[in-house]
Amino acid sequence: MTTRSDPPPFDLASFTPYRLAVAAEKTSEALARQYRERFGISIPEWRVLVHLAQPLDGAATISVRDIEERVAMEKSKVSRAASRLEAAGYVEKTVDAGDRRLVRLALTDKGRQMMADLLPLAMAYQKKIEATLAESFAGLEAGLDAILDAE
Amino acid sequence: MTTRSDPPPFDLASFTPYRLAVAAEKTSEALARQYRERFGISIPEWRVLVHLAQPLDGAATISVRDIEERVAMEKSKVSRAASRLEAAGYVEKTVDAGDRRLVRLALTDKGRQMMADLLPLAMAYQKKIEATLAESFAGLEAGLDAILDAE
DNA sequence: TCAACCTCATTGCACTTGCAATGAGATCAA
DNA sequence: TTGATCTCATTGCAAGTGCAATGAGGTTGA
Repeated sequence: MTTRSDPPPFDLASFTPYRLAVAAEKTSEALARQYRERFGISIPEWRVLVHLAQPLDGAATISVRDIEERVAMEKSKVSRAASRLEAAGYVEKTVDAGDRRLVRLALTDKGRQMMADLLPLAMAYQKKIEATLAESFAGLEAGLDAILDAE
Repeated sequence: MTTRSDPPPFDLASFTPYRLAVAAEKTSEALARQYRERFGISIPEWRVLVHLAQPLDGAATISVRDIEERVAMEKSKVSRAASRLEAAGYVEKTVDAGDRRLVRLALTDKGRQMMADLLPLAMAYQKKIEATLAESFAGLEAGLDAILDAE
């Protein structure tokens, strides 16, 4: 019999936030290592690059602010990633002529070339995940949709 | 017609590693904020505490090494989390008498009390996630199992 | 016995991060 | 116009991180 305040039983391995965190790390790690070793790119930098390679809206105008709201990343994280990419010659920053608070980001030729090399790796990796998960992939997608769309 | 090496089209928002990362962050954030504000505890510290509160193997012998292999966390991250917890009075470190390389970690009374307060919050949060996801929860679980068990 | 080789935990270092503060630029109402 | 108030991006700072190196302790085989 327990007289003291014993913590209730709890299994971290079946706690959804933990499971998601481990799954995220596991799936990111393999790919992240590849583009770190081959291109010297980190995950925050990769996220910025992907958005610059895909100007969804017609215009090539992509500001730090745009990226911040599309990617789940802090303003300062985006800013610093962009600076590192500029230093590495993958990205060019220019002040927006219309609104001089905005910094427009764009891939350089070097950056575009790198993404042309890099994205196929990512696409192949996605295919590999889908193949590995097989029938359970659809269920994962539905669950992730539910989490990401919540609120 | 494209003569230059244009990057292929790629949608980050449907890239599984990215989706997992955002979902993990989203589900962790709300709970993490609670125990940061109320108990001054970070996620690495929380993971260590959970393991100390649940000595699966009969003995209360839990070393840094044990935690490292059970939680997806670096050796040094565990070590520093344990040191912070010791400084905060939640955990006690003692050198193992049998193998003096090992550091045995154990909750103090204060630590046990805090976990008794904290774990019900986590359990309620898990229930809330399950309720929010409803039918899609089972699919998410199956997908996460497939990822976590792979290799 | 003892030298070579493991294992465990910590720490030094350079780097990244989150947060708040800053400063420059836009906007808007009086 | 101009002063108050936004918005955008950067930066200072303290704290956390990954990695490699360290040192203490254990193990093994000749």
